[in-house]
Amino acid sequence: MLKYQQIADEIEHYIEERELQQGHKLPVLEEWIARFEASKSTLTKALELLERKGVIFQVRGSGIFVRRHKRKGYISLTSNQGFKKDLEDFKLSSKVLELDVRKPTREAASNLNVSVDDDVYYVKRIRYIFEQTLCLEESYFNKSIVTYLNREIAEDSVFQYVKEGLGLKVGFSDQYMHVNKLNVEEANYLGLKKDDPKFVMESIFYLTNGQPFDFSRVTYNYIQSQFFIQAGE
Amino acid sequence: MLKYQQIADEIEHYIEERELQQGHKLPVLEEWIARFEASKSTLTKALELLERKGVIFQVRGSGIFVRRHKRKGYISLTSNQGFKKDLEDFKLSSKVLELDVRKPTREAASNLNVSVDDDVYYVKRIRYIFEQTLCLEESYFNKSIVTYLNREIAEDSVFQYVKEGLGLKVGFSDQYMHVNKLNVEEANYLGLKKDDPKFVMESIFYLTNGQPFDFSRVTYNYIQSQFFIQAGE
DNA sequence: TTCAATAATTGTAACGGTATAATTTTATAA
DNA sequence: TTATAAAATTATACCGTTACAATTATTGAA
Repeated sequence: MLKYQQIADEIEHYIEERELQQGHKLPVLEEWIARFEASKSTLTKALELLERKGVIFQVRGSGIFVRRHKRKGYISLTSNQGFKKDLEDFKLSSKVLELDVRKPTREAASNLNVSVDDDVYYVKRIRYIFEQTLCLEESYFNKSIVTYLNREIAEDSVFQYVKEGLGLKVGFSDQYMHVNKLNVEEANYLGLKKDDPKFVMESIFYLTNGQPFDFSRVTYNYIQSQFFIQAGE
Repeated sequence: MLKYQQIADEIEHYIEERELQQGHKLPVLEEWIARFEASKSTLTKALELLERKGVIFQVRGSGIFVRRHKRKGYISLTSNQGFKKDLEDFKLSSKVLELDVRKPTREAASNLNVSVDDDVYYVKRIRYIFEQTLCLEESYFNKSIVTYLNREIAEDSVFQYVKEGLGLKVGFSDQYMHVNKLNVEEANYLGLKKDDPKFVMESIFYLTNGQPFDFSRVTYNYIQSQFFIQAGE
C-alpha cells in the first residue's frame, strides 16, 4: 500500500478513535512528519487526500482541523463505487430480477462506446436497505471487458468482482442526475405510486485507461434518497 | 495568481481551443515542463488539478488524455459557488422576494453555529434560466461575518460580493440533497403543481478558516434539475 | 508470422530543500 | 488597558532529484 495512503488512513483513524469534533485542532505538520518518519511532501499529500475526502481542513498559518458533517444516513456522491462503502454499516441487500447477455440499446451502446451488435451483460436488480426498497438498477457491462457474470456476483457486488476477480482497475466515472415522476412499472418495484417523485442517476464507469465498461441507470425511492457532497473550492 | 493554477488554465484553454475530444492524447509531461519552464512537481500539480476537475485523465506509462462528458446543460455539483460558473453561458437572472435582518430559525442557527438571538440576513429569491423558473432559494447569512447586504447585491451574486466586496475567502461547503413533493407555496413560485417532484439542496458554506457563514435551501424545478459529477477513484 | 522476452517511454511516489503567505502570538508604544 | 508593530508559527508554493510501476514499442527466437 502507498505510504501516503497508509498515513492518511492512520490519521483518519486517529480522529475517529478520539471522536474529535468539527474544529478540533490536530497536531501540526511537523509533528506528523516526525511521528510517521516521512518527508514533508508525503505528509502534505496524505493531508490533502483527507482534505478532499472532507475529513479535515487546513488553514495556512494556523493549523489542521477536524471537519465533520452532522447528518447521518446520507449517501456520499463523491466517493463512488456503488455506495457500498458509505452505507457499509447499513443492512444492504440485492435481488436480481434479470441477468443475461444481449445487444445493448442505442443509448447503452453509445455510452459504452460499443456497437449495437456487440454483446453486453444486462443486469436488473432491486436494492434494499433495512428491508425497504432503496432503488431499482439497470446496468449494461461491456462483455469484451467484463467477460463473465452470474447471479451470485450480481447479488453481492459487481464492482468488487470486477476489481478483485477480474483484476481490472476502475478509474473514474461520469454521473448524471435528474428528477422526474415514476411510471407504473417503477412505482410497483419501489412500492410507491405512479407520479411519485423519482431521483435518477445515470453513471458511466471507466477503467483507468479510459475505457467505459459499465453504464447504469439507478432509480431511487425518493424517501430513501438522501445524498451529500463535501466540496472544496 | 499561482503558477500551477495558471498552467492548469492554459492547458485547459489549449484543449478547448483545439476542441480536442475524449481520449485524445496530449503532449507528455516533459513537453509541458519545457513549454512552461516549470518544475516537474508544479506541472504534476497542475495536471492533478485538471484531473480532479474532470478535464483530463492520466495513465501511467501511457500518457495524458482528454476527458469530456457528452451532455450539455447539466449543473456541476463539484465546482460549487452557486453554479454561477457552470451556467455562465446561460441566461441567469434573479428576483429578490424578501431581504431583511432577522433572528434565525433554530435550524439555521444550528447550521451557522450561532445563537437564535444573533442577527442574520435572510434572503429569499427566485432564479430564472431562459425566462423559466429554475429554483426557489432561501438563504441565511451570519451577519457578524456578512455585515451588509442589499437587494442589488442579492439580484446579482452574493458570493461575488462576499469575496470581492468584503474580501472574505470561501473555503468549502457541505451539501445535502433530497427529493420530495412540492407544497402549494413552492408550486406557485415555480409554476408547477402541488405534489410535483422537487429536488432540494441544503448547503452550508464555510470560510477558509472553517467558520460557516451561509446556510441555504434551494428548491429546484424538477424539469430544469439536471446535475452531474465527474468523479475520480 | 507469432509469441515471449527485453528495452524504452511515461506518469507517480517519495525524498528533501528554500522561499513565501496567512495567521497567531508576543512585544512595544500610546 | 488598548491598539499597533514585530516576531514566531504554520501550511503552501515551487524547485529539483532518484527510484519505481505501468504501459507501449522493439527485438529476437521459434
